[in-house]
Amino acid sequence: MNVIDIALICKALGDSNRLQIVQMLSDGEKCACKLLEAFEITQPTLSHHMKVLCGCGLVNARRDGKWSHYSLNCEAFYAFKEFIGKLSCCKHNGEGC
Amino acid sequence: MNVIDIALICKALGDSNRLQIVQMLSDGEKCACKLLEAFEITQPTLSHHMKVLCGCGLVNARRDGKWSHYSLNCEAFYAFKEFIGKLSCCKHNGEGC
DNA sequence: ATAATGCATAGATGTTTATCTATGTGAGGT
DNA sequence: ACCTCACATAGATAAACATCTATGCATTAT
Repeated sequence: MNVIDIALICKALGDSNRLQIVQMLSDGEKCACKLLEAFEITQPTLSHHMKVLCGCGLVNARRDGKWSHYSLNCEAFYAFKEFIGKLSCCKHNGEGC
Repeated sequence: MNVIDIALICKALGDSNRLQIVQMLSDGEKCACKLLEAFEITQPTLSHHMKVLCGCGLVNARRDGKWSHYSLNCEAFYAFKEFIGKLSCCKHNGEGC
């Protein structure tokens, strides 16, 4: 997972709707219809956002009959967390900041 | 720091140039001229990127004579890290994923 | 078979963004 | 005073983006 992949994930999270979707998925798999209820957007707009989230690898889609279920992709999610976690703002001054 | 603020930070990090700038700043304060050397972009473009990074609060600017020095803003940076850290992908299945 | 439901795709539109060239500004050096 | 250097700002442009309406396409229910 290189810098460009991580940047793609960040870009996907750079929309407050999508960030909140990820927050909801952090609580477990959700149906598209359930997600739609939580936002003041149309169904095609949600569909677009989910495509962006899946496109960067952060979210998995699972089709079950008429329903689409979305969940976080653990592998991508932890790679992202690890990248962010490795960054620091304190290396240059020893004090606790 | 609410969801919209975090989304702004994510959006700022959603460009691979800016993400790499933050990576460099993670190693300590850097002069604009030093950053410019590391990328194949013009000086105004770098200036724009720094404005975006400062605009979301993630980066501090310090003017010293002719030179501009940039560093990570610890407070914003840790708020961001904490937000991301609180997200999980495993709450729904007990197994280690 | 037909209708309804859940979602994706297509196409349109206005806004934002990344990048450039050209120019302004302020600080230091001669 | 004048020039140079480091950087910011202005303006232009092409690409990307968020959102909508309209429509298509499965799957389920009647």
